[in-house]
Amino acid sequence: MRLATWNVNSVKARLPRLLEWLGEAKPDVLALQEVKTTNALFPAAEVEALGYEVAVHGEGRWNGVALLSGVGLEDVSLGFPGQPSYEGEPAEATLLDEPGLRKPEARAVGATCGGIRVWSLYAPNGRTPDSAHYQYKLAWYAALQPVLEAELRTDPQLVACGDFNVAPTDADVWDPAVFVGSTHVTPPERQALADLRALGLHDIVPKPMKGPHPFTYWDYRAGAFAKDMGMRIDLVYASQAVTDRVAGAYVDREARKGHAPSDHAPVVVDLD
DNA sequence: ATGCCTTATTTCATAAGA
Repeated sequence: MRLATWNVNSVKARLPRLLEWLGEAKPDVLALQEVKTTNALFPAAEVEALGYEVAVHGEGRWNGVALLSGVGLEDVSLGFPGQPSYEGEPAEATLLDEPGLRKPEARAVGATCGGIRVWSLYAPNGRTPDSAHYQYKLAWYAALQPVLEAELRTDPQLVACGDFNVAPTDADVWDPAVFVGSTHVTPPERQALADLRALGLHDIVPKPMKGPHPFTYWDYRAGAFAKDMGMRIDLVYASQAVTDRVAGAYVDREARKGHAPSDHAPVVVDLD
């Protein structure tokens, strides 16, 4: 069984690349992040034509996650209980549930696929450590933790994967000195990941296809990909039972090359 | 060995990404 996660940075802009990649890599389950479209406008028919069932939790302009599965798709959860809403500056009316209360953002979708409980996650960016967005990021992780803790009791086969927007260690950024004072590397963010691992989830570190670093993200700007100025922020956290089945894992950096790529590369995990 | 930002929408400007 092949499982993969990929932040596609707009599923509509990436549709030719996505369909091409599905045909080549042939994952059984693919978790997508930043689909950046609504459920209604998600290109479900194109994906279904390749033999996948689709669960989408989208919103209009930003965020949005999805699961594609060729091995069944059951008990779909759009979001999770207790997920926080961003509580920063006032939002425009379209983002509000009611005056002053923002809608929860579409950052999580879960489903049971081929006997594995799978979550496609897109953690908030956090922007800067002194911002309300950063507090929101930590609150989001704090709310996610008990949900996964509860599911692990009933679903020993569990994978939480996606764009975690945290580099677990200094080795997971191209130059730690550049990130001093920035999000993605702060102790509270790394503690949030450690709290997930304390539940019994294991970081399935993929092999890089080239070079020493299994980075999964490279900025579009300044030739960052060509210089391998990347970060490992797309993670696969697997329960012990799934970890015991891992036969291999790699970052498909080929998907970051060429015409109109996402700024993230897929992480692929093969299970016995 | 790779291409010097890209995406969506409230579009010819702005917000967001990390």
